[in-house]
Amino acid sequence: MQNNLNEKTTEKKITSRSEDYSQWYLDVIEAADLADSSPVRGCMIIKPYGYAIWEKIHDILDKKFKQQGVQNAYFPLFIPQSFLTKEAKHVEGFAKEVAIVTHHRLESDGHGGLKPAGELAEPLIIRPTSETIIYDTFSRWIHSYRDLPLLINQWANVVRWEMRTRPFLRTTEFLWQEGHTAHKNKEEAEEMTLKMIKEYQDFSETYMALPVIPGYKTESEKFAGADYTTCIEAMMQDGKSLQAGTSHLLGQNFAKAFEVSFLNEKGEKEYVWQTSWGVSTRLIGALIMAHSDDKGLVLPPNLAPIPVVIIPIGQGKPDYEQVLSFAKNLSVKISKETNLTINLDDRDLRPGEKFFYWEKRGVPIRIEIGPKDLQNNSVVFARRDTGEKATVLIQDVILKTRETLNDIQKSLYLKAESFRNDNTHFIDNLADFKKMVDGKGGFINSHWCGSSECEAKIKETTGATIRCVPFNQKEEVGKCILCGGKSNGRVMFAKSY
RNA sequence: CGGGGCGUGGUGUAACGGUAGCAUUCAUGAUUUGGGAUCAUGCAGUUCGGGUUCAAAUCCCGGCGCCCCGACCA
Repeated sequence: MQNNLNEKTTEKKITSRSEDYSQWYLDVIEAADLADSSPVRGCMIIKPYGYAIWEKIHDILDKKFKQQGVQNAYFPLFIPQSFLTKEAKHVEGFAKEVAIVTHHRLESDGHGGLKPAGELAEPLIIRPTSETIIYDTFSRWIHSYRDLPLLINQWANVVRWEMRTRPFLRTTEFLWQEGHTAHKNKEEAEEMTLKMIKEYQDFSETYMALPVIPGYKTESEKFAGADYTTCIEAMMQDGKSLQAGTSHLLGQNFAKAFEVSFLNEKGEKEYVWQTSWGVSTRLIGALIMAHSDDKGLVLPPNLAPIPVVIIPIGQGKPDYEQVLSFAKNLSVKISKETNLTINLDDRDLRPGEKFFYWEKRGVPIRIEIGPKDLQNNSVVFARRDTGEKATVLIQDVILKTRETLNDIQKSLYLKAESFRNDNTHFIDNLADFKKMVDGKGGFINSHWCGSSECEAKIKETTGATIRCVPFNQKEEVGKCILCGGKSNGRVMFAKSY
C-alpha cells in the first residue's frame, strides 16, 4: 500500500476518542496549548492558557470560601519529618509517596559534578498535604472556645511521588486549595464537612457544567487520618469515574496528635473537631475529559478565559479597514455591556487557520465579521459545542451573546448528564457486573455487604472500586454482589482515574 | 516497584555496516485571505559512555531518558 503523497497532512491531527482515549486526552492538551512536559518526570508545566482556566476556578471558589467566612493563609512547603509520624494512619497513607529533603547545599564532587552536602539534622518532607503543619500551628492559635471556629484555606502546591502520572489528572507536583477548619464540637464540624462538599458540587455543576454524585468514601478509600471522607464523583466520556473534590471529617484524630485543644465555657479542656477539604488542578483534567471532542477542547462559558473571539475577515482586501474598525468597535461594545473578555483576532493569518486555532482552544463563541456582513448589517455566530453557525443582526449581538453563552453552558451540562444517565446501571449479579466493567464501563450501582474484604475482592477480580456510597442512597434490601450477605442499599462502583 | 516497547533537526520519520535524506515547524520575501493556502530561499539532527570494525545511526555491553500495561493515588 502506498500513501497518497498529495494528501495534506499539515497539522498534527487529534486522535479520535473512539480510537485511543488516552492519546486523545494528551492530544487535546497539546492542541489547546494547556500544558507542556517538564524535564522532571511526572511534573507538568502549565502554560498561560491552561493557567488562565485555573485562575478562573481559583477566583470563583475563593469567593465562595470567603462567603463562608473562610480566611486565606499560607503555610510552609517544608514539614519536619517527625510531624508526619504523629498521626499513625496519616503516615501510613503518605509515607510511600513523599519527597524528602536531606541536605541544604551542594559541593564539588571533584569530577566536575556536584554532590549534596550539609546534611540536615532532621529531614524535611515536602508537603503532600498540610494537615500536620497547619494543626501544629493551630495548637498555638487556639486556646479558648472564643477562638473557634477557625476557618483557614490555603492555595498552594503539593508533591506526591506517584508511580504513574498523567497531565492534570495526576502529576508529581500539583496546585490545589486545602481548607482546614477547627470547631468546638462534632456537630459543627460535620456541618462544615457537608457544607463544603455541597459547595464543590455546586461549583462543579454550575460552573464546570459537570454533574456529580456526592457521597461517602468507604473505609478503605477514605483519607488517611479521617473519621470519614465525602467526595463528588463525575463520569468521564470513557465511562470512568473521576473524583473531583473531597471533604473530610477529621474528628479529633489530629487534634489529639497535635494537642489542638481549647478551654470551653466551663473552663474544661477539650480537643477541637476538625475538617479538611480540597480540589486541585485535576479539575482541568475533568473539564477536558467531560466536554471536549475530537476537534479539541470545549470549555463551558463560565470557565472560559476567553468566552468570545471575534475574527475579522478579508485581510488584504480594499474594505478590510472598514471591517476591522467595525470589529474593534463591536468588541469594545460587547465587553463593556457584558463584562466579558473578548478577543479580537486581527493577526495576519488566513481565516481558516484562526477558526481552527480557537476551536482547538475551546472558545465557546466565535463571531465572524467580513465585508458581506457589513453590507447586510449582521455578523456570523459560530458555537463551539454544536458547530452551528447563525447570522445575527448587529442590534441583537449583545442579547444573542448572552443567550448563546447561557445556552452552551446549559446544554453542556445536559449532555454530560444524559451521558451519565445512559451509562448508569443497576446490576445484581457478578457476571453481568464484570461484563459491564470490561465493556462500556460507567457507574454501576450494586449491593454490597459493607465488608472491606468483599470490596477488595471485587476490585481485584473486576477492576472496579466503590467510588462512593451516595448521599441519596435509597433504602433497598438486597444481597451483596460478591458474598450474598445482607445489604440495605446500593453503592456506586466504577473504574476510576 | 514488576512486565513490555522505544531513543535520528523543535516535531514526525528514512537510510544493507559505506555521501545522514524527506516532511513539517520556524525565519525572510512574493502571491493569497468566509474552514488548516502556494512558491522560493534559509536555520536546524544520530541520547550518553564503552567495545567490535578500514568504516557504526546501524552490531555488542552498560548508563540515562521516554512511552505503554499492572500495583498505588486528588
